[in-house]
Amino acid sequence: MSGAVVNLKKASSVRRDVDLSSLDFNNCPVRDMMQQIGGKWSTLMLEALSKRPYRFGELRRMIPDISQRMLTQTLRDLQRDGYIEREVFPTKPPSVEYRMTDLGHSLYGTLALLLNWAEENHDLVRAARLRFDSAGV
Amino acid sequence: MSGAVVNLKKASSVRRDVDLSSLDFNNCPVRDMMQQIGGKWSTLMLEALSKRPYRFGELRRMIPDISQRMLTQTLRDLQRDGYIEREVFPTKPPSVEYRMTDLGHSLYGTLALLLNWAEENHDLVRAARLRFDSAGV
DNA sequence: CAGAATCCAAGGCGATACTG
DNA sequence: CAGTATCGCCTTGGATTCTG
Repeated sequence: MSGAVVNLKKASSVRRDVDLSSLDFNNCPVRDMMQQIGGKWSTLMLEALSKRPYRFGELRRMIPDISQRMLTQTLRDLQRDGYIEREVFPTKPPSVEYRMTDLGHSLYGTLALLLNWAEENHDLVRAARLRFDSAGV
Repeated sequence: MSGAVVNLKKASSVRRDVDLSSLDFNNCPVRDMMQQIGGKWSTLMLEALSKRPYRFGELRRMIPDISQRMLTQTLRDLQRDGYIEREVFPTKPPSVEYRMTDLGHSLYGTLALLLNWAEENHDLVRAARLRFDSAGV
């Protein structure tokens, strides 16, 4: 995927179909990230943690609809990719704090632009859907 | 999701937990878009069609790994949201061309920034994963 | 050529119960 | 408090076959 732009440009100039099969789709950086970010709760977590660190329970209360299973898993995945980090305080009972890393803030800086776009253009998208669905009758 | 920023800011200033449950997560503009864009083939389609229009068969040949079922479905979904439009030429046999709309170009302008981020930071993410996975032993 | 229909496998996600 | 373990549903996506 990462080289698709270049390949497509070349192809259109020589007016011939492109072979994107040379790209390793399974190791595609773009899909690699998008599939993670596209998860049901990922952006919400990133949005929250971009403001300040939160503890597990705080996040849980902030987002009542999330199951604790998905909260744990989403946090793990984001931590694995280096977007957030986990700090355990050996209190009794223990408390755990999640905070966004520099890499996470870097990502969110760009991601936020897309989120803003979604909010600003939501009406246009909804309108397009209504048109499409009613025309489909 | 759309009001999370504001709510979180308020909450941190008054130092109290936020109730995000008032937000309609099922009608969240951000998730609405991200779930679509996060699909396995969506960004690839948008990237291709951001260059120039393509016909169904051209896209099919450009991306050999995609099943025709998913090609159809991805194009339908993108069309439904108003990002691309479909034009049928009544030739024999018929041919169908897909082209990006203004809304689609608008989206892709912002989305491309995120895709670039993914490519530029892929190594950092991969490194983070290796660290996480090896530490997990 | 550009699909529609059907069937099937894998994974995402939720609900519940249990633990250090 | 902050998880883990299990189960099961539902959605996503792939393979195959059929059509205008």
